Amino acid sequence: MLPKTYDFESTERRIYQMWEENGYFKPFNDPNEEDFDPEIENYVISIPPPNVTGKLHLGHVLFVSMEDLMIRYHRMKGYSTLWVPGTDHAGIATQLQVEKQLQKEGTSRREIGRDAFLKRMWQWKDDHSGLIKEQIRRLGASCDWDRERFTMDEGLSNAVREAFVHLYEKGLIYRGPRLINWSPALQTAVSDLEVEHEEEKGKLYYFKYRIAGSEDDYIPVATTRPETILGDAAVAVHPDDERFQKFIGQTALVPILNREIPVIADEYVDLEFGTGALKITPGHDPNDYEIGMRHGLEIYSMLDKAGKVTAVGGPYQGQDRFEARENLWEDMRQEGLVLKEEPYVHQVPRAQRGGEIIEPMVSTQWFVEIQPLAEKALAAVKNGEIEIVPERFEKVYYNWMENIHDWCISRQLWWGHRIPVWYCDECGERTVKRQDPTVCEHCGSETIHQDPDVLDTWFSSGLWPFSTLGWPEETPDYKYFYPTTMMETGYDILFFWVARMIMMGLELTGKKPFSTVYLHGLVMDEKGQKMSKTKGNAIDPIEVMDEMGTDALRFTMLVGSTPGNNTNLSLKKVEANRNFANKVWNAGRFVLSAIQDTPSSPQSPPEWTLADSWIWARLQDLIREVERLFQNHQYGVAGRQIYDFFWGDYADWYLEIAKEQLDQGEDRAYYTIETLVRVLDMCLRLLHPFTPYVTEELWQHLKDAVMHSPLQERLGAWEDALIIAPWPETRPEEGWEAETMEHFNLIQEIVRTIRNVRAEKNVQDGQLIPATFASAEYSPILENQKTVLAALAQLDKEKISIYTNLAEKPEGHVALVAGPVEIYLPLADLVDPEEEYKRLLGELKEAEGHIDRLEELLAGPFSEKAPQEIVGKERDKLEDYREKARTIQEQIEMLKGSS
RNA sequence: GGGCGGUUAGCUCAGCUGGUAAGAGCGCCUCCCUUACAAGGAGGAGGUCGUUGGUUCGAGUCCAAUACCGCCCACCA
Repeated sequence: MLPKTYDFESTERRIYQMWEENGYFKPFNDPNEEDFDPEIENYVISIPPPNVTGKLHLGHVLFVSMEDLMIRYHRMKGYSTLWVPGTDHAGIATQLQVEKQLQKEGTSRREIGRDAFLKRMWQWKDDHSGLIKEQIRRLGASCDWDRERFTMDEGLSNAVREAFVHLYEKGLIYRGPRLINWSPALQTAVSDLEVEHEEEKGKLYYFKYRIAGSEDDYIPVATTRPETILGDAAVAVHPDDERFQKFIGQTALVPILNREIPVIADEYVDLEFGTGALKITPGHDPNDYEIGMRHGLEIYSMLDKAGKVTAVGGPYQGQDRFEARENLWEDMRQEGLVLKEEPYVHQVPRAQRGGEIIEPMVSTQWFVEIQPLAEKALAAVKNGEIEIVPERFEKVYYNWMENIHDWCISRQLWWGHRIPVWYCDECGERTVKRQDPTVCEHCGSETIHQDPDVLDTWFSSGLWPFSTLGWPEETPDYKYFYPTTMMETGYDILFFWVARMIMMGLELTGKKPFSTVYLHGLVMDEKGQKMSKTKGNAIDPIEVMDEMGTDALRFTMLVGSTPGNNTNLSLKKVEANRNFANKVWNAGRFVLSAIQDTPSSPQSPPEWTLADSWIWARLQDLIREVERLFQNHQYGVAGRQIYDFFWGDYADWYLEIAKEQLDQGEDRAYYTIETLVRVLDMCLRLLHPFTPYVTEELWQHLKDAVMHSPLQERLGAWEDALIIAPWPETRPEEGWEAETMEHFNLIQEIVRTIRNVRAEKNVQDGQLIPATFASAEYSPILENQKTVLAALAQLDKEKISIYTNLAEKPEGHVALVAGPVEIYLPLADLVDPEEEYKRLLGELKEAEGHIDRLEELLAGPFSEKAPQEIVGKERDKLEDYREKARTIQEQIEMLKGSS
């Protein structure tokens, strides 16, 4: 006998191992095998590679669960599915970990040197990379581990090399001095995307820009970063500004330094803002850089890579940027150049990693000329070749692509793909090769040295969907599985990653890298706040799984998420879903025990009861719904519907009725068990992509039981495992279904009505009571469902009377109406007639309210304009209420008469 | 400055293609440890679906304004 509570601890590891050992995670149609059939449709996802030394967080849980759901669904649908797992070297993030370690040891990467440092990096990677993979397995991820990749393994490094050289040869990669984002702490350039703009409180500093050759003339200027005055190359005013027009063309003097700079006119200057005049620092501000370019201004680099003032800053040389700000401002105050300071809120650029203030500065770096790539990438989405779900992100994507800037790809780090460019010490020319060169290809000199920088991590991630399949080699995997099908990832990396994959894929492979982009939201805490360790609201998924099982966590994430929207996770929800897993388990236990007692093969053909037909019809309806929702990527809604069906229909109603049917003769029992099994089987299949463990475990037991019972004859042979069992097929609704639903709904309504009054009147639970029913139309059904009614409403089966017409209402009874059916329960001794009268009056009032409303509705334009189907429905409803009201009237009359 | 999302029961959220007096989980109240499940069962209370207009026979669902919360993008010193 199975344990009373689902024991996920003893199940999960065993089941995962079983799946993996049997090769179920591998595509069944493998291009590397003999029996490969290129015609079979495939379904491919490349995993968004987590940081190789990372630790599982809820973001991982969400995407792994989601992708596993997609993969399992398609595997069951018969696609040759491949989910490629892997990890990312995550340049800066990982390097910082090791640097931190070195710091603890009292040394640094520069001290130990590049080779030794890289050794340490690989060591670190080897020590830590197992964890995240193990945790992903624990989530039940059915990815093909034999095809696992790492962004810095040999194959992928080749792909990076090929990509770089290809783009370089095409002239789309160039090197040169540009204004870039520099992180003084990280000591590297970062791309625009890696800079976050935070609104912060600062000051707006007003001061005088003195005009050369004059005692009193000055232009008032405001700045948020006074230290950059040291790098000023001009003062700009608007050409139409009457206040300053006379100064245009004159010379201004940089405070303290007294360097002479021109006063220029530029349309960019906003007359209204600040003082209406602008200091121009081309070396340290993106706008000023542009203006400087337009006017051919000198670029003064007044900060070095450590963020200290250079020789340009004269007396301030060597001072830290913030120190220099204070000192310079103080000196200017002494000189009488200061006008005022105002508190000011402005955007401060900070490094995504580390949070340090980024300095824009001019530096020689490698760039990708992005325009030509972006055009193709834009078109691919616009023409529908690539679909983004939810659709609204397409607009976001367009906006970004249309305003894109060249991509700075060189990083002054050591952990990453080294830029494949060699400089000749003799002739100074560059050699760019797919294979490491030994000599300069221009002069043949052997004294060449490789560029010390590495590539942005996202450069290699951008190749992920094809590099993992073997590109640039034309491997069987690449030929069959590329382009991939689905790119499932968070909307937060739409630009970082998705956009780059599309650009790189189209350029390098000539094909789109995937057909659909599905973007999920971020995982927040239950209040919608970002989770963080410092806030103390972070939930550790491992702990949750330890406590409540993987299925519970998965189901919570999947069902709680709507495409593109954030998911707020609370432990309460996980708990509720753990209960659901347990519900499934226990329903399964019930069915299993029923199977044990299956009578031998039936003598007669099946005679399905109303409940049998109803649950089957509901199931078919559910399957259609789920299919439709899956096609629309509405996975969460689908999960909820399965949940509702399983708990609300199958467990709460059908199972209870089945208990009765099991006692109604051998054939009836047999067919009941068959229905129990068939529906459970279908539910387990539908649920499997959401909660793989409990469903597989239960299904194995179910299969085992069925195969050893007389049911086998009618249920046939099943697959070896649920993971590869076929997905339930939809079939069109059949004629009998609507009526079955209607009849069963009536039974449900009667049962609820009786239960309600029992609870209200405090009838002892378990006490069977007599009942009288009357209905012209439905009496045959009531007769037929006597047992069901008796069991569910706790009626005395021997004392149920059913009439088509009751001329005399029974006296001393509680009178009820459920739909068109009158119900009389002999509870008079429990009932105060006065109270009863009030209750009936209340019900009458309600019914009359409906009648009024519906009459009004049907009298209006509704009946002409609305579809006949809808109108008919409302008409029927009106009839029902009228009949109900009539019945209640009679009941009231009777009550009056008897008292 | 542009764009996007949210605003539905005490709390956290569903509500997909507009269909007729709004759903779930948790919490709350009453009863029940009945032989699948107390991580359960039965019943119940609780919402003018942010506000204002509009389209429509019909709107939580579509449109327009507006308020608040949040996010993204952007070169206003």
